[in-house]
Amino acid sequence: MLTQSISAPLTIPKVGPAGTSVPDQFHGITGQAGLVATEFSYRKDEEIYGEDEPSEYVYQVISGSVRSYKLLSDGRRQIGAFYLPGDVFGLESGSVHRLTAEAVVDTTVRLVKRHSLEQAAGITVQVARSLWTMTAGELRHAEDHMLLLGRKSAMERVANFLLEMDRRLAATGMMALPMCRRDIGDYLGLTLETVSRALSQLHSDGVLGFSGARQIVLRNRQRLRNLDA
Amino acid sequence: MLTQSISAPLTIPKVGPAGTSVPDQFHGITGQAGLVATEFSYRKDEEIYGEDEPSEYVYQVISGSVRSYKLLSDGRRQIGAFYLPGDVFGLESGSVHRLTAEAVVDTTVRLVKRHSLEQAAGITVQVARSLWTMTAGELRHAEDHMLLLGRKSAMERVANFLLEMDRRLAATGMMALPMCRRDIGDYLGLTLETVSRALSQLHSDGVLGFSGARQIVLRNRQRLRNLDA
DNA sequence: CGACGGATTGATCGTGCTCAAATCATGTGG
DNA sequence: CCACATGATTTGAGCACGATCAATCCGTCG
Repeated sequence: MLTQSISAPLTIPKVGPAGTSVPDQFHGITGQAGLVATEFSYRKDEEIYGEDEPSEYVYQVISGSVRSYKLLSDGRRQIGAFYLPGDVFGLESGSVHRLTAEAVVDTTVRLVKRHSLEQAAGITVQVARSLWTMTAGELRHAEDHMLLLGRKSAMERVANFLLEMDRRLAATGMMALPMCRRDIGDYLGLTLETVSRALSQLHSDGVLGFSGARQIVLRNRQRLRNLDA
Repeated sequence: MLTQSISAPLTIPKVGPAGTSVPDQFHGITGQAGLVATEFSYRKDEEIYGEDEPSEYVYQVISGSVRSYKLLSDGRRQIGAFYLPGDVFGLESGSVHRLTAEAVVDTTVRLVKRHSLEQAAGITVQVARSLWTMTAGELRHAEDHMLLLGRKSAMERVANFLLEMDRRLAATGMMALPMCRRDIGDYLGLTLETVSRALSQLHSDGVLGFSGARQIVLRNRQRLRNLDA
């Protein structure tokens, strides 16, 4: 559902994809070249784009959150990243999307035509640099995540996840996770039961507190850091 | 050991990092702007650059091969990629290397100053585009590898590895792997014993033949593809 | 030929998965 | 406002895959 069509100057939270502190990436682009940005909303679980679909737009999360994943033919799923408010996603150097993106909860995004970005990159060096820097930020996250998936234990993965989310969406001590246990498991390469057991143990160890399964308070970040290899 | 210092036009194999078929990336850069390329050689297991070191050069493998990895404090290692002749590595958008690179065997590389590339990118749009495209190619490989590490079985991982190496270094049916079983394990998130057992099973199933542990002939690529989810 | 590092193979162990049931949270309609 | 339905989460029991520990085996290079 289309809601607006503006090119207003953007002032958006400042955390990059995966917590990369690239100071407001979208602004570095759209603000730059007076590009037309549009807002669009997706309902929970709605697909934003599919794997191998032509990449037509670049997106920024305004509210809600997005999961980006690959599927095997038998349904096994690997989530590559979660995108939270302020994060840019869907940027491709090639012509198609290499993962599927879905709204985790009801989500509003800002989007610009990919073609207009590339055009701007042909003119302004800063835009070209921004595109590269954003892709490099995603690569950094992927490299860290390969280490997690290939070599870390279940508890180390969950501790790492909590610290990542704490860094990226901690409002006032309280963390409101938008995603379910299955999403977390598919992000960490674990089953939802293993995620749940790890969280339960951290709870009984006093490392974190719950108020509802997705409202989490970290009570001992240092212990969590020690648990994350 | 420094061996030459030239800026000769490069004509090098055409497979990108991780098999991305970006038609000779280094040439698209050095050939472009008349940059000075230097050759350098490393002995087996010699470090080329370390994690968190300032990124001063961009490299292309001429002969040999390179592993790029992250370490945990207790020695667990995750290899993110192997670089084979023709592949470009060590390109960073930020100021430091995020993984360590080592020669797997005696290896010769061509290198150019990172700074001179960035300078060229400020002038030529094609160079800027090349830098982005190369980083995006690495990202694609990392995304595929996250799926492998997070969700595939040991046999699926090994089958995938064999097909990747077949694609990237198959001369005439015979594949000469430069790396040991431990390196393969650290790339696939497995132990060296599990890799060895999977290869032995593929051998007794007639999917592949050995002539020495690292000389492998694929006898049934289709079966291998079926084994790779 | 001998020595050494790499690879294979075997036996056992343990982490995380699977299958299953109980509990909790959330929203809906009476 | 409460009863219920539904989906998410937790918890339990048993199992399996891949890890670990250990003993050969093999190939390569002196």
